[in-house]
Amino acid sequence: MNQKKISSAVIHRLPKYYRHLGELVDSGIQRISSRDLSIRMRITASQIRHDLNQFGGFGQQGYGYNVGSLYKEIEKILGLGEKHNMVVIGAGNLGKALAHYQDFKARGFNIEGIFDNNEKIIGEKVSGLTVKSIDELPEFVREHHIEIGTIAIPKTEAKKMAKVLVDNGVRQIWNFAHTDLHMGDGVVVENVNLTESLMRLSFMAALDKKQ
Amino acid sequence: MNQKKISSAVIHRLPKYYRHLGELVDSGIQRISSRDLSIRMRITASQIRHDLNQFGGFGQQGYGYNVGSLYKEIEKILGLGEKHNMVVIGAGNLGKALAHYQDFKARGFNIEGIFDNNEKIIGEKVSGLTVKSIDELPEFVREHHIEIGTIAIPKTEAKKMAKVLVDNGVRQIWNFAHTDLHMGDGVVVENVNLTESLMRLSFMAALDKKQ
DNA sequence: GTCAAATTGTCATAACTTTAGCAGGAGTAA
DNA sequence: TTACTCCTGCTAAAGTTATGACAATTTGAC
Repeated sequence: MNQKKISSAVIHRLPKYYRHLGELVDSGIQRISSRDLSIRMRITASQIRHDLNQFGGFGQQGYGYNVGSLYKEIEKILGLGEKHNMVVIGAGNLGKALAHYQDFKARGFNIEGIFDNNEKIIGEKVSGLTVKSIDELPEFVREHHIEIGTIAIPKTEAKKMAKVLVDNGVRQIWNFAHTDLHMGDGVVVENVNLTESLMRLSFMAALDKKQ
Repeated sequence: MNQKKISSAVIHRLPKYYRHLGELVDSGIQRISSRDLSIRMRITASQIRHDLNQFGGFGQQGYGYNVGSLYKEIEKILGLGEKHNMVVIGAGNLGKALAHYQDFKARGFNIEGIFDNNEKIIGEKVSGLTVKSIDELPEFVREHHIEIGTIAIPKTEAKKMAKVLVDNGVRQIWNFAHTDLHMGDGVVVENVNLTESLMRLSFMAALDKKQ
């Protein structure tokens, strides 16, 4: 347990490092200094070195960082080395949009099933998947080794469905419902609230106008 | 300019205060103390008092906060008092899902138009709107007093379209493309990157397993 | 092979954010 | 009216995160 605590600020930056390094890999660049990366990412070089050091000394004095191997290291750190099976709960517009998203698959996140409780939607095809009844969810989750449950339903049902997922072994909840889910220990939750995001934008604009 | 700088941590919590107060209003509760709200929101009472105080002394000693008036105050602070016109750039799955979202309208965010550059999609109906060609965007933005531009297209086109929006007077960009947009002064940007969100979830799960 | 330039990892410090504590005003009950 | 409790706004302390500085090491030019 020599794992330091990783701050949420660092957790937010990690995928950004990964994204920028991926772009560098794609453009054939093989080495980069914290300074050059800092210009690219618009954060300080000091912060980059500090952040990366929490996971290991990936750089070399006088040289910088090897883009390819740093990319691979961050991939490992983010848990992207293996495939992850997901389900989507809710086949409304958002659920369908998520199921269609090709980017997730490219990163190893496979959507294995999509579920809804609306009789009218059950049976529809969404991006190669057939919308299944919520009744089938518990068995499906266990049999398909689902790791991630995506909640794309109204908040009234969200807590209940999250519980069903967790009771059947899911340990990662990606929550789009307008309520903060707090599951027990050993379950991680990432809340995405689009309305709140839009309000933040509105607030920043209101603040900006004043100044 | 007696406006203090508002930290991004507070900006993140503001919509949550608004959401919880809305729920309290709906359930007919008329007063609440920072302590009771803290239990509900799972943050400290001290933080709530500290946060709210940056905008004004809304509470009353010995009484607490009046739910209805605090709700209204935060509504004003968030800039939700007036209607805001939006456009959505990109009528793919995500763009369509955003256009369908009823929640935004309920908060005063009206989607006035949706645009795409794909001939096959132009002319389709999405939630009462007809998908228009990107060519019509500049004029549309100016004529409909669009305040918010939503970017729901691949990153290759994102920067260009954001520029078109800003050149035509849009001052708020809600960006779903996988690139951080940095527009000039006077333009506020809220980046929403779903792939990064999913990676954070994956990372937290990987960390959780280790400990 | 030598030496200047480049660049990391780490430590100290500065900046920022959260939490705790409390004076004092307001509510409440008798 | 009084006495007691509640609860805010404020300030200070603690905790956290970001930045700056530099010794140590490697690179790369000549």
